[in-house]
Amino acid sequence: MEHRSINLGTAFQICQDKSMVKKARSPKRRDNSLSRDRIIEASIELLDSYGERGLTFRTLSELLETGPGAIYWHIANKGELLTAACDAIVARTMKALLDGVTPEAKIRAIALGIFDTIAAHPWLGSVLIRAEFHSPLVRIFEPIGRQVRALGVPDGEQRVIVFSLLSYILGVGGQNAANLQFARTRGIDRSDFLEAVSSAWSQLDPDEYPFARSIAGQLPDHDDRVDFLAGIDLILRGIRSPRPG
Amino acid sequence: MEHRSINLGTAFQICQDKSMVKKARSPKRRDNSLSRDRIIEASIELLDSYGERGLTFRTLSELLETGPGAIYWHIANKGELLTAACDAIVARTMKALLDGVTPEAKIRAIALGIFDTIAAHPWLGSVLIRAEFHSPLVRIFEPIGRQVRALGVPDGEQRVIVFSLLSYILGVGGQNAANLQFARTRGIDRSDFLEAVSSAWSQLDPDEYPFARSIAGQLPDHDDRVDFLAGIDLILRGIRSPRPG
DNA sequence: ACCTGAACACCGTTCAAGT
DNA sequence: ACCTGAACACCGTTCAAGT
Repeated sequence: MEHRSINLGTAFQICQDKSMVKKARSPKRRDNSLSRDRIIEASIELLDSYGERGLTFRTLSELLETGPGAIYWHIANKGELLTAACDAIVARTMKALLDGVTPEAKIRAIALGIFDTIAAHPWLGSVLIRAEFHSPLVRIFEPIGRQVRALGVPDGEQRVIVFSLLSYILGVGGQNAANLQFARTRGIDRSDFLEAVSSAWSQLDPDEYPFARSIAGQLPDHDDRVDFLAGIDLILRGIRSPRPG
Repeated sequence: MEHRSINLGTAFQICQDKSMVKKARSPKRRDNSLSRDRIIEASIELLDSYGERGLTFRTLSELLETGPGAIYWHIANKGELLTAACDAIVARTMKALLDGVTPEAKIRAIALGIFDTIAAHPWLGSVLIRAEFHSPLVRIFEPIGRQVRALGVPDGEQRVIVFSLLSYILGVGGQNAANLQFARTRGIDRSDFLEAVSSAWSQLDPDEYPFARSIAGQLPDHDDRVDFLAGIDLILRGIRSPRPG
């Protein structure tokens, strides 16, 4: 019983950080004293430079000129650190979004904003998909939801459509992030990577994998962004088209 | 130059394991001597019982009654071990698929097969999305591709559509896996988890998150599988509907 | 209140040495 | 060829002790 309520208490904190609930900020901000914000900025620096494996409490405390234990005064654990770093970046992305005219164009702009952000910060792709329903996901969910509503989708169908769009975006983003990190770890670039996949797929068993083989040749020259947007348009067409029954 | 070719060589091995290229198996299979297959089965056992964190080379070698070093004779590293475990499960899932009549029904069956597999083995969700273009992904990609072709989609549009379906499936699966593992780690069940998210969302700032708030109440009672299939149907409607221009 | 840094309990991986 | 197990170079996290 007590166990249960403690756990629920923890889950309850989802999205309860200051930036989502709108509270006055404490005004103290001394020189270079440690703070949650400084820790998050330094974490992003490490993640961008060296990937998810590059963020450790030791390198982080070194960069911040302190001890590993000091960080735990401001942040509960590594998971919270990753989510907070992710949230900071997503918040910036959503603020800087290009605005479209129609709801469709706005949905495309939101999707492309996330896509490009993940391309720029590959570590974010895997963190985002593991974020359960924490704040970074809500920051994406909300504006998509508003546009789906603006599209005139009936109330009862909005939830499913918004989650579908979000899932697609996170799925593409997660895979892209994995590919980018794979390539970076091996020290190869995008075209070398795609060339290798293409060549591997074209050598698959012709009886068992005819489709994959037939598509292999298209891999090296395709445009990730164009394909991603084509998928968004596919879903948008599905939204517009009448439901059976 | 040498560096480059070595790296490409590694990437080149994507999908090159025996089961994909169809080679004769070596017939030796002594008592309980260590083998790649035995290692993979034991890994799945640990992953299912204790999650991704439960698979370590120490616990694994203990279960196999050997030393940690012995495993490295059969498997290169932990990443390969995870991919191989994932691949074994996906292969079984694809073999046991319920067959549909129409291409649409077959696509739904494939998608639902993956969805249920991830629900049964949450660790698989995150591994699958990080699998780049390795064999487990091709096992899913291929049958979807055949059905998209059977749907009469023109050659030039098949790739994008198949990747869209795959991305959606992986996106839902990855999020579901994260939610399930989150709940399991806290020792709470699905309904406690959703209740907590719902309550957190309903307390978001009304000016900034009106849509998320409006949806909060629907979370505890929704059916994951139904929603997932509704998303698949959304994409299927998009495929059927005519492209503009 | 906030920071220090040694210490704890782990990891994945390597490798000389065995059979 | 295949296995052993100690050793290496790390991890995240804790906590007594400081200021």
